[in-house]
Order: sequence, then structure tokens, then C-alpha cells
Amino acid sequence: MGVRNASRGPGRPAVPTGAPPTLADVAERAGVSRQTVSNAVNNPDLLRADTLQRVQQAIAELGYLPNRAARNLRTRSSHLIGLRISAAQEGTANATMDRFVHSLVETSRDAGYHVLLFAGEADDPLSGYDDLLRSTAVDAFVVTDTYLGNPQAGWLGSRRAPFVAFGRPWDAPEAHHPWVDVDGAAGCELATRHLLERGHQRVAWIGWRKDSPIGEDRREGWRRALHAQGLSSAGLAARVDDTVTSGAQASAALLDDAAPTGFVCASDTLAMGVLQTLAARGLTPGRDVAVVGFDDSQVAQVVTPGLTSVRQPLEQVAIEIVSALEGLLGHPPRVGDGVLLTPTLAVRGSS
Amino acid sequence: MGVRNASRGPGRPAVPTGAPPTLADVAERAGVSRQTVSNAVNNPDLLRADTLQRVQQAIAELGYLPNRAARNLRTRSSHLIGLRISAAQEGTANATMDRFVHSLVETSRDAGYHVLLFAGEADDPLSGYDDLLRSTAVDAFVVTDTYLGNPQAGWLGSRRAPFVAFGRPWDAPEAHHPWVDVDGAAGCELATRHLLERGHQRVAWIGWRKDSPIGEDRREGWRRALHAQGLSSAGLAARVDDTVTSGAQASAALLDDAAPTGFVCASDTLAMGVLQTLAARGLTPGRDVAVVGFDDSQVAQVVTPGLTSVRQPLEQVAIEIVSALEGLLGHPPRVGDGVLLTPTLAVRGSS
DNA sequence: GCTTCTGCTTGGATCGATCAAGAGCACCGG
DNA sequence: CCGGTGCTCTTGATCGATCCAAGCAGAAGC
Repeated sequence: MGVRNASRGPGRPAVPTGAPPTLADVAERAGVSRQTVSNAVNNPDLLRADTLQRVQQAIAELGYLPNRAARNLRTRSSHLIGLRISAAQEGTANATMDRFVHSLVETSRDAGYHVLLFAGEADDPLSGYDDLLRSTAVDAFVVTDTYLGNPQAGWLGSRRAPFVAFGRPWDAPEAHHPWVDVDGAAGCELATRHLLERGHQRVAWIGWRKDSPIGEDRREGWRRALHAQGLSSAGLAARVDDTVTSGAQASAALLDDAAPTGFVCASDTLAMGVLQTLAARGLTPGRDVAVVGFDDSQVAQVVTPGLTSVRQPLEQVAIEIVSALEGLLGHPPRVGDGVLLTPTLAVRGSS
Repeated sequence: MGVRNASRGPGRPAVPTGAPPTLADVAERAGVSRQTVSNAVNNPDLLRADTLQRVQQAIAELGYLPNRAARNLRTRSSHLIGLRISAAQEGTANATMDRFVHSLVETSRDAGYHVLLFAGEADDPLSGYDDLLRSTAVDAFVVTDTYLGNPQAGWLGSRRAPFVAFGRPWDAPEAHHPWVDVDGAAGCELATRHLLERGHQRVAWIGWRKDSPIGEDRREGWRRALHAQGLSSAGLAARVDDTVTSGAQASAALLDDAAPTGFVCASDTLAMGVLQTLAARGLTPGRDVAVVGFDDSQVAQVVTPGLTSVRQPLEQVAIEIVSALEGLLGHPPRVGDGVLLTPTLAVRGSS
């Protein structure tokens, strides 16, 4: 310390030059011990008022901020939250993810955390997690792709790694890790009711194949809304791949066979297919046939009449997730339950 | 150490339980000193072959990975790269950013770095940077929004903070920090030439207002392509805000006044406006009038005939950026020049 | 046989923070 | 006058890795 302090006396300007100031530098300037400075930062209540102010002034003058690495080492926590971004899938789900990441970063900041992004091997859903965990690089994870029936949740659980899932544990309903999800069924019920209220009697469904629990859940919302009005859902549904072409084909077939006046879709991508079919047949979306998508993506906003779409409350999702994380990382840890949020409907020209 | 080692003898199973193994644990198990283990990890060449193998086996058996915090503290580097994500702007630029982040994360991983996301106050372009810098939380930054004439570059430079910019220093051409950018002019020249080759003689431009250097740069590419063919660009250009409506209005006016048969736009958003106008007039994109956008966003891919669009080589951008970062952080630091990459054209139904 | 030279290995110090325990002081009741 | 009780602040140890300089072999040279 001697050498160091000799080179940075109290007369030193506050403008940062060379190495950043350390706790010891602040201590010397304020004429107190290191521990007192540490307390001033972490437990201000312990100090006498005048001492606290003296230390705080020294901190301000030197522009001191605790060294993360040192603090992390001592406290065994990094205040980082790991988020694995999946392989670049150029689908509309992408945009959702982007909005979510934004929200997560901002919410985390307010809670004193930063988000660490990482990528893994495409074929191994677990890669990346293990290294970060063993090297104590992150305090916890946010897991997003729970829908693949993928082993992350169980694996992380067995390692006692703190994590919160965005998405229900579809495969294992009895799982007792915290999760936050959006109620897709409620969203589609909302969308369907919206069309029914506008006078539509025959509202069709275009969703994903049966092996997708999310798709089945959303479909259930559509069915529920119809049945609540005493309407039949028979013959009004299609289950296809999540592509524009599939949506176009499915809607063409449904128009021919069942003559629906409205479509509720499991995704904006499928809805775009419907719009394509309508255009090809000279039908005007919103006037002749109503269309509702899901995700409120970029596309829904810029497409010509505007696409009505179910919008996930991702800001709220982020808030709930961070709240759950704070619980997990608190002392003592508090393990919350699952949280299910209700989406809203962004109404545009297509309905 | 004594207590700790007593509780985790050599017979310890490899399955992680409780605290992760430390370098000292590995050393004891392999019957060597800590430094030898450290060398086995960081400078394997220094060890005799049989010793190295013994150590590596111990590492594998214990599942040892160096503690990040401890390593960071000692080496004064975190192997983290900071990336500030701008306020959630729901524009097509969003999608570009998303693709870029993906690429950056993957490329960084291969170079041994992770990406730390952070947010700042919306009104202060510098907030967030300072804290991370002073707390030595990141080794370097990637700066993305250089177009606002914003002070980040200069500020970071004056603090001697290592950073690489995605985007040219438009305001300060003589700036000597490393940057990587995409040649917008070349992209638009490519797009325009593409239309000219398809027989179009009158190709119009719809771009941003004059205060955007990026917009002017892209416009220059369009102009260059026309002039190269001895064609005039007079009366064929509009400068408007980056919205669908503006694009629609501008294209309508241009169609009335100058009867172009093709449009090159500064963004996919504007191009969507053109498509809207064409639809309203009963014109078929691609057959009657050609349209080219910029960014190859989600929208370009799912819109009905498919929107031809200039695609930025973001994967390559990420590679160049990480390479520049490695230079900056190397010993001795190597400061590279600016790198300008040429985009490609994703041809679809609209042309 | 003794010295010198590599080359691997070793204990100790260090990075900058926090934890745990102790020391100095004023104030209180006995 | 003394021991106890807070309150405030200080000292020494510690987290787990890497840097440093010294130690200790074995091989080569005289």
C-alpha cells in the first residue's frame, strides 16, 4: 500500500487516471479504516452521521466504485443473470424474444443485476449452463425455451442452480421451480370473443400441430369462447406447421369447406398466410373476413390494414421473473409458485 | 485449507456437491502444487507430459473450472463485453439489432468472451457505461448507436476505455478508434443496379431526411448506379420520416409526378409503404413496379410477394468486431482501422 | 567429483473487497 | 470507583486465482 498511496495523495484530482481508486484509497482520504468505508457503502446505518458524510465525500471526490471482481469473490455472487439465446431462428418468435430481453435487462438493472447472454451448442440444450455455473460466473439463470420438452429445468434443479423459467413446465406439472408464463388460452379466448362481439358467428382456428402444448393451450381458448356462446367448433380448425404457406393453405381449405368469417391464429406468421389467401381471393381483411394473430410482432404493425394480434405482457413477465429471482437469491431463499399473466389484444384493421 | 481438505479427500466423487472444487483441491488430488495446476490450465507447455496428464485427470474427476471472480480479480479482466441496448424502439431496426446480438454472442463465445447487456437512462447516452467501467465489470464495450452524433465514442476514448463501434464515426471522420460498418451506399447501388439490369429505366429513391448521414450515404449509392448508366436522378427522390405512412405517401407522389417503374428504399419500413400504395392502386409488386427495401427484416420475408431487400452481413460484422476487440485487449494492444463490409441482396418476389 | 545450466516445482505475496472479532470510548447503575 | 452495555470504528483473516522469485532436481561440461 505504501507505494501506491505515495503516488496518490489526498491532493489528487477526481478525474480518473490510471488504475481506479480502491477502498483503501478512499479510507485513507477520509481518515478511516477500510471496513468503515465498506460499511458506508453497504450498511450506512452503522456509521455516525458525520463520519458517513466524510466517507461519502471522499467516495465522490475519488469517483470510487467497488471493484466487482473482488466483491464477487468475497460474497460468492456476481449479480449476473445468465440468459441463453437460442440459435438464430428467423421466425416471429424472435421479435417476442427481443422485446423480452429488453424488458428483462431494464428490470434487472433496477434490481441491481445485469444480464449475461450466452450461446450454446445448437444440438445440446444444456451446453453453456454448466460452465457458467461451475465457474460461478452467474448467480442464476432465466430459462426461456421450456417448450421443447427440454431437460434444462430438471437438470438445473438437480444441480441446485437457481433459475426461473419463462414458460410453464408442460412436461412436469408437478415441478416446483418458479416460473412465469403468459396464458395463451386466455389470449385466444379474448381474441375469439372480440370477433364474436363484432358479430362473427363462424370463427376458425389455425394452430400448430398437436405435439405443441402451447399450441393446444391456445387452441383451447378459442374453443372455450365458442362453446361459451353455444357455438360449435367442429370443422373449423386446422393444425399445421408455423409457416406463412401453411397458413395460406389452411385458410383456403377452411374457407372452401366451412366458410368462416373470422380467423384466430396461433401466430402472426400463420395470420400472414391468411391475409395472403384473402388478397388472392379479392377479399378485404377486416371488412369481409376478420383475422387475428398472436405475438403482436413487427409484421402485425406494418402490414397493410394492420393485423389485430394478441400481445404478451412481456414487461410484466420480466418484472415477475426478476421478482422471483430476488426471492431465490435472498436470505433466506424464498421459492415462489408459478405465475400466469393474461395477455391483451392489440386491435388493428384486420378485425 | 486444512479443514477444507480434510472434508474433501481424494476419494471424493466427481458429482458436484456443495461448494465447487478449487484449484487447491485439484492440486492435492494430483499431488502437485497450486501453481502447477494453474500452469496446466494456462500454460500446459511448461509441464512434463506425465505431470500434465495427472493434473488433467484430477481436473476432469473433480469437474474443476477456475472461479471467475478470483481470476478476474487477479488478472484485472473479466472477459465480458458490454453492450448497451437502446430503448425499445419498435422499428425494423430492432430486428437488425437482434440478429447482430445473436452473431456477437456466438462470435464472442468462440473468442472466450461473454456479452453483458445493460440499459441506460433513455435521455443520457452515457449512463451505464461509466459504472461498468469504474467497477471493472467489463473489459470493453461494443457501441452501436453512433449515428445520433452521440458522445459515446469521444467520451469512451477520453477515458481510455477499449471499445469498438458498429457504425462509422460520421461526425468525426478523423477519429482513430476501431469501427466496423456496412457500406450502405454499396448496398443501394447493388439494389439499384439489380433493377436496372431487369430493364427498369426509371428507378426512384425513398429515403430519410437529410440530417441522417446513413440515409444520405445509402442515397448516394442509388444516385451512383443511375449516373453510371447515364441516367438522371432528377425528380426521382423523396426524403421522409421512417414510417410506413410516409413511404406510402412519398411513393404515391412519385408515381404521379415521375412515373418510376422501380423503388429503392432506405428501409423495409418505407418499402412497406410503397407496397401499400401499389396495392391501393391495383398494381402488382414485382410485375408492374419493382420494390427493394433495406435490412432484410422479418417483414420482408413474410409479406406477400416477398420483399427484395439489402441484407447486412451481420455475422461478418460480429466477426470483425470481435477481432478488433481481441486486438485492443491483446498484449501489446493492436488498434486496427475501420472496416467497411459490403452487404448482399436478398432477392424476392417484389423485383 | 564439482560446478553450471536448464527446467520443473514450490511457498509466499497479491488483487480488492467483506466477514469476524476485538478495541476504545462514553454512559449507566450499583 | 468499578464492571457492564452500547455504539463506533479498527485489525487481521479470508475468498480463489495468478505472479514472483527462490528451490531443487537431473543433465551436461570441466
